[in-house]
Amino acid sequence: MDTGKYTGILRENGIKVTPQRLEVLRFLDENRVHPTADDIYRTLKKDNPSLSKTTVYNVLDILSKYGLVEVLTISGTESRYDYGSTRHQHFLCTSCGRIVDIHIKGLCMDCMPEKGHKVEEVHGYFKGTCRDCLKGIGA
Amino acid sequence: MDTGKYTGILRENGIKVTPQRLEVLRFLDENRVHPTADDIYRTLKKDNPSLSKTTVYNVLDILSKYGLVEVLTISGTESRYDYGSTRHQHFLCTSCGRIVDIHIKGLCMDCMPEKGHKVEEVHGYFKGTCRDCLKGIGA
DNA sequence: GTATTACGTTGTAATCATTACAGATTAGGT
DNA sequence: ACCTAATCTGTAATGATTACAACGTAATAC
Repeated sequence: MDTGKYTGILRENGIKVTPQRLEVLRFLDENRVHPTADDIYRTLKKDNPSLSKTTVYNVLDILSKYGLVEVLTISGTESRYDYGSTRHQHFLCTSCGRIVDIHIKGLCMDCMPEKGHKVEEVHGYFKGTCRDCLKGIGA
Repeated sequence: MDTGKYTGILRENGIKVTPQRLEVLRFLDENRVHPTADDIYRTLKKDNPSLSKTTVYNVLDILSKYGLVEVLTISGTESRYDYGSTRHQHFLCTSCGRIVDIHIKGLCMDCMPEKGHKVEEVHGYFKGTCRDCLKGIGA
């Protein structure tokens, strides 16, 4: 497994490198399904039984502070985490619960008409029923 | 106090009229500050000490199901409620916690490029530091 | 090379918003 | 003025997240 990639990312941001941080970062990079903190915890705990959920929250917290992961609040009941911060939006299917990436133009840091506010994050959240659920394929 | 307005709104939507529903609806109409359920509860309890927080949640739930109020999940820690569903977006100041209305064009039900999904809600959430906090006026 | 110090991790115990539930009450039609 | 289903209330549970204190680790100073 190539942990070098993630070691470099952490170092470049001046974040101390630890196995837990590497694992969370790798997991998010390799599982682009907007997992919850608990999803991450349960999966990583398999290979590292001593992992604490508090650590997962701590790691997610620092990674998001440095912009390495994006926190999604689309579901309203729990936070979801997205690797990186490539500019894209999200669609939540209220039937199956999946979150789909949406690529929409015209929603950016500079598109806010009200002047004087300093914009640091932009989130476009769409909700409805996804293609698969409409066809009866989804959950 | 003109409860007639809100009675009409509820009746038009086939929602049974109760004092609690009228009060919540009126409060949201008259206080466009995106309050939390607890804000609503604490304020309305002053004039109606027997009000239950569960009722506030129930009322907000039915009002949002009928599109009479919009649920905002911008803060990530608690839901906030907005009267009506006039098409506008929201800016959360991470310094003072206020949510400011934003009027941006080009973010609508029909602007989603991915085809086949049925879009029922669109939320544009911006985060950063508001004008007042930048000037040192805010909290 | 060891002591010191700062930072990370862990596990448990709180917190806080929200939901579940059961019993009392009420709205709206008859 | 009933009757019945829907609503309201209060308390107890849930579930995500945070607080905190003890322990581990790694770098630095002596």
